[in-house]
Amino acid sequence: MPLIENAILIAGPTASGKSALALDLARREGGIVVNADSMQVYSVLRVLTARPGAEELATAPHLLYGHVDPRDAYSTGDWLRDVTYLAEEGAFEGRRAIFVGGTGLYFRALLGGLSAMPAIPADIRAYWRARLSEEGAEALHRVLRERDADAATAIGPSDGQRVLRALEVLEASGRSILSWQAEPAKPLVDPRSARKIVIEPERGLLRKRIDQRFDGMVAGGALEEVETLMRLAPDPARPAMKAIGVRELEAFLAGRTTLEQAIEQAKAASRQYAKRQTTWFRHQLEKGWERRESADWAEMPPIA
RNA sequence: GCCCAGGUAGCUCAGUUGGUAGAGCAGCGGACUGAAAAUCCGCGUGUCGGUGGUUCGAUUCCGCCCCUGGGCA
Repeated sequence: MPLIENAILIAGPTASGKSALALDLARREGGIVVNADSMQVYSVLRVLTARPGAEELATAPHLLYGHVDPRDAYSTGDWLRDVTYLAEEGAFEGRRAIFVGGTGLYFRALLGGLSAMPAIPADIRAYWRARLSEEGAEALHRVLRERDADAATAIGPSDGQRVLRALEVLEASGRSILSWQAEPAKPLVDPRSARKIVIEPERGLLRKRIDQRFDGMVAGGALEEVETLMRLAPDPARPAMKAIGVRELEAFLAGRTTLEQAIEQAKAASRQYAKRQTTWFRHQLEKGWERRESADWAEMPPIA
């Protein structure tokens, strides 16, 4: 497996200005921008996920943006596989890879790898998902306690998603998820040669930016985008349907709320998301990340 | 001007037969190895409009004042 050298990693909460910084760096460095955001991968959600538009795409090469059908479920593992494939194909040869996004787990996967758990067969996945929605997290946690007591201890009884994952992995592989997670994994990006930057704007400023940006999204076609997504009629449990703004604007389109309320709720959801991201970056990122309040390139020390 | 109703957390409201108050939402802190914009855990942040009075004690009872709705002039 190739190891990507001299990469630039830019993490930051939603609306922190990280995409503009990545674009600026790509232009100056002759770099290639790689998406590290779990929602910007979906094809229809261009406006609502603030995915780079035609102008940005014409300025510098961008990879892994909008390449997934919203009817499909895409995962961290899929993403890491896509990046690995690009590296194997030589996509980064002679060009600096610039990873930008708000998904902390993607950066962790990039720098530390993911344990090699097997793919879960579709029938096993569907079986446990159905049980989770019918019986609830606590019931499944009791099942997990019988089959994998250690995993049950490590996972909260109401954390449906992790209980589900533990059961799936156990059934598909015959081994505890804990034993898989304990296996060492190989990084895809060389942590020593990488420049790692987290943008952490002051909370009040971020709030202002989130508000302005969401208003811009609505003015820029977000409602039409949600209509398109609904027309594709994917299952509401699909990841793409969980993008901030989809549920809220759909409630307005269906006549359940006013546009004003829908917008306010979407902004609040964005704030809450930004807070979760900030917490993640604060505690989960390994040492060696530069923390900056602004994504303004002019204030940035030069790239080595 | 008069008559009602109401002023309690950032917002919408509940409540205290007098012992300084609690829900939802918002907010804040935290967890995080394959759906992570996900999933989950924890935390009330308050001159109870103001001011006098009654009382051991007033956010609660009484007076006056201020503010916001609605009604009648």
